[in-house]
Amino acid sequence: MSLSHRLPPGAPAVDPYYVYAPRPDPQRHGVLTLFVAGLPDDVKPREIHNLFSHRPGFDHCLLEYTGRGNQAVAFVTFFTHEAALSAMTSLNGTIFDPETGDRLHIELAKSTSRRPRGGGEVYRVIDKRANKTEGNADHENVGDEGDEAAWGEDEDGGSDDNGDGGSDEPSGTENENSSDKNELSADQSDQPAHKQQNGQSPSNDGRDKSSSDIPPCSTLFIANLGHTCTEDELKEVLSKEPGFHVLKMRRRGGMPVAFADFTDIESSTAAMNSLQGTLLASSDNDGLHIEYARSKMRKS
DNA sequence: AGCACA
Repeated sequence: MSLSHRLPPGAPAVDPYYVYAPRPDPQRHGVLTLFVAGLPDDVKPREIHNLFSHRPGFDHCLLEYTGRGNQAVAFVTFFTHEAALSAMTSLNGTIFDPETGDRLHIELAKSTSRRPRGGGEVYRVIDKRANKTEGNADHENVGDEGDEAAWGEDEDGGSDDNGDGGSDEPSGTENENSSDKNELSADQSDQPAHKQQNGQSPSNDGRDKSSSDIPPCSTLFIANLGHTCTEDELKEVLSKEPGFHVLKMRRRGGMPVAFADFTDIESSTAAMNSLQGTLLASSDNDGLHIEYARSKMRKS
C-alpha cells in the first residue's frame, strides 16, 4: 500500500478529507512514534518541531530526507500511545503547504523511535539526499549522525527499517515550486506584540488582517466544528496555547460553535494563528475556523 | 456561514 500519494493540485478529489482511521493493528499497538509522510522536499526540521511540539505528550522528533522520491518523512515520538494517537487524529490531513495543497499523511510507525542520546534537545536530521536541489544544505546533522540509527529497530522482526516499506514514490509528479517560498501555517506566534489598538485604518493593508473585519479581541470564536465535537476535545488543543483561560461551547441547532477566552489580545492572536485550520478527530471539514469574537467573554 | 454568557 502506498502511504504517500500526493495529488496534483488540479486532480479530481479522491476523498481529500479522509481522516486516517486507526485500524486495529496489534503490531502497532503501544507504539509511541508517528510516521509522517506527505512532506515537501524542502521541509525544515524546525517546521516539524513547530507543528508537533505543542501537542500534549510530545517527546521528540526526527526528520529524514529520504534519497528517494524527493520526499522527506518524519518520526515523531510521544510519551504515551494515546498522545500519539491524539496527535495523529488531530493533525492527519493537515495542509502543509497551501500552494501545493499537499496534506500530511500520518500513521503509527512500525516501532518507537529511540530517544536521542542523553535526552537530547536539538533536532535530529538524517539527510540521505545526494543532490540538494534547493540549496538546502543549511541544516546541520547534529547529534546522531548514523544513517540508519534513528528510529530504533527494536526486536519486532521488522522486515524493513522504517514505515515507508518498499513503496517509494515515482517522481513523475511535477514538483515545480522553485520560485515561490512555501509557507507553513503551524506556528507563527512570534509576531511583535504591539499593544496599540488600531482600528480599521486603511493604511494598514495586509498586515494585521488575521480575521476578516472583526476587530481584535481576547476571546476567539471557533466554528466549523464537527457535530460530534466535545468540549474536552477542543480544550485539549486549546490548553496548550499560552494565555488560554476558559472555553465555552454552544450548539445552536446544528453546528456547535465555541468561544475561547485568553488573557490578552496577543495570546488570542497567537493561538488563532497557531490553531487555524486544525483538524480534530471529530472534524469532517476543513478544520477549525477561528476568528476574533465580536464581544469579549464575560468575566467569570 | 455559523458569535453566548451576563
